[in-house]
Amino acid sequence: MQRSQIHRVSVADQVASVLRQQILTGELRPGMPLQEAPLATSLGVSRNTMREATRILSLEGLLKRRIHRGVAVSQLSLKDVQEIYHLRRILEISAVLAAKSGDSDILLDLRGALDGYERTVRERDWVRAVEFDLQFHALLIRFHHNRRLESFYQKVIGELRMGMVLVDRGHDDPGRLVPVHRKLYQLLENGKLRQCAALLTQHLQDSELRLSRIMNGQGDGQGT
Amino acid sequence: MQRSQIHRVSVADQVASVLRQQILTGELRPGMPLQEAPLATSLGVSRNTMREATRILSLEGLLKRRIHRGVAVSQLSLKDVQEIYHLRRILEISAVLAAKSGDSDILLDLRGALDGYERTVRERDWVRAVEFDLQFHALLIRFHHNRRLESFYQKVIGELRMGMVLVDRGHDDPGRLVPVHRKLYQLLENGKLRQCAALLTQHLQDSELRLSRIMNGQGDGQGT
DNA sequence: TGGACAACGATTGTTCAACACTTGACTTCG
DNA sequence: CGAAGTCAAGTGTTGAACAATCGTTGTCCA
Repeated sequence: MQRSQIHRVSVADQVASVLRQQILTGELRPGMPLQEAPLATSLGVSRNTMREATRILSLEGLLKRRIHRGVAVSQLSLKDVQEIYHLRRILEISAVLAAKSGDSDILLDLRGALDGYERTVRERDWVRAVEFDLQFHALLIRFHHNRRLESFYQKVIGELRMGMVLVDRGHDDPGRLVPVHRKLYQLLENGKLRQCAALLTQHLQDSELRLSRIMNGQGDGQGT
Repeated sequence: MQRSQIHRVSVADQVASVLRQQILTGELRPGMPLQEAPLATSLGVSRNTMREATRILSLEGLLKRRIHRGVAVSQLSLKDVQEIYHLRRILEISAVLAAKSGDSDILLDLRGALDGYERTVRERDWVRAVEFDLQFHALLIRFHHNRRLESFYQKVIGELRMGMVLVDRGHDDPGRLVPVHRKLYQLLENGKLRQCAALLTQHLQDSELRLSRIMNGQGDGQGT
């Protein structure tokens, strides 16, 4: 068993992981305030440990800490969405353009994510489908071969996913984007990087527009 | 007085700032292990608060935490330097290319950093000169108009500066780079973005090569 | 009636002391 | 000489306490 690995991380890290999961899945809604004492006891840890956990998550951007006013789940504003998509365009497009013929391993993983995407869409498993969608894009970043950039991208995507939680409650069909991703993959496979980058640009533009529209519709985007 | 501002940040944050400064100035050398209890008492805070501070810095990448073995000041490897300069090339070059005519305020700040750079070099104040040098590059990132990207860049530069601490002990002349920066500024001012990007590319390449050579010379680069 | 202001409860920020557990070094014994 | 056992030092975690602050409630006065 992997207990040695599990037990190797501190309790504070485990607590942070639990909360991170709950935030990213929308179980803890954006804007929701978290009280230290109740949360700590409910998870069976001390208040100090819980404070370390919230410290981690606030540095990751998932929680917002206001001194003497506690922490609350971060809330994405429209400006945040613009900023994040701007980042995605910079990072993903340059990643695609940096793809080399020696990156066949990444291509293989992309293929895997694409297959998973198509399969979960067929099975109407929207939650996991979104997961595969985001994984596909995260894999693109690997063309940069830069660990710091990958973890930064993951952090940014985490924030975005938190914002998308409000959205994907059957708001629109995630499967709609399968053909785009397949085309992106094929262009990459054939080394048509500039075409791929162009398609990716448009895809990201569309996604941003869609998300912005939805956020404009339900609940004003005032946060962060 | 700004006491209201100073007092508005938690003690843990203040402790983190103090340690961050000491790390960035080389007062705490890379690889140096830090013990919680002595450090806490020496700064007049409790162990818990010190733990929160080290948690902050370890998430920033300045400290390395190994479970049950405490924290130590991070150490840059040659691979880290490559990764960081790769990042700088991606981020700074695209920033320069994204400069608009409406960014005259940034241009003004760049001018200020450049002036400070030249002045401190004339005064042989190497420490502050390096500071202005890095500030100049950080200002370039502002052309992206993206706060997340700016803070990420700051974090990366922080890591780099930690590695440069070992170097700048009179190892070579920081003033050597003044003309390059001046040229970069002039090209930006005149809207010759592609030329500026080209010069910047070469400048970063040179810097990386120089730092790599020095790190190869003194002390093997095994870290992170 | 309405608004300034003081008292209060609740919650966070910080400290302190204790204990469990891990690690690395030292000792002991085969 | 090497392996197992022992031990001190240090980290991880807990629980309780106190100080500082915020939001609210209630009071008083114009």
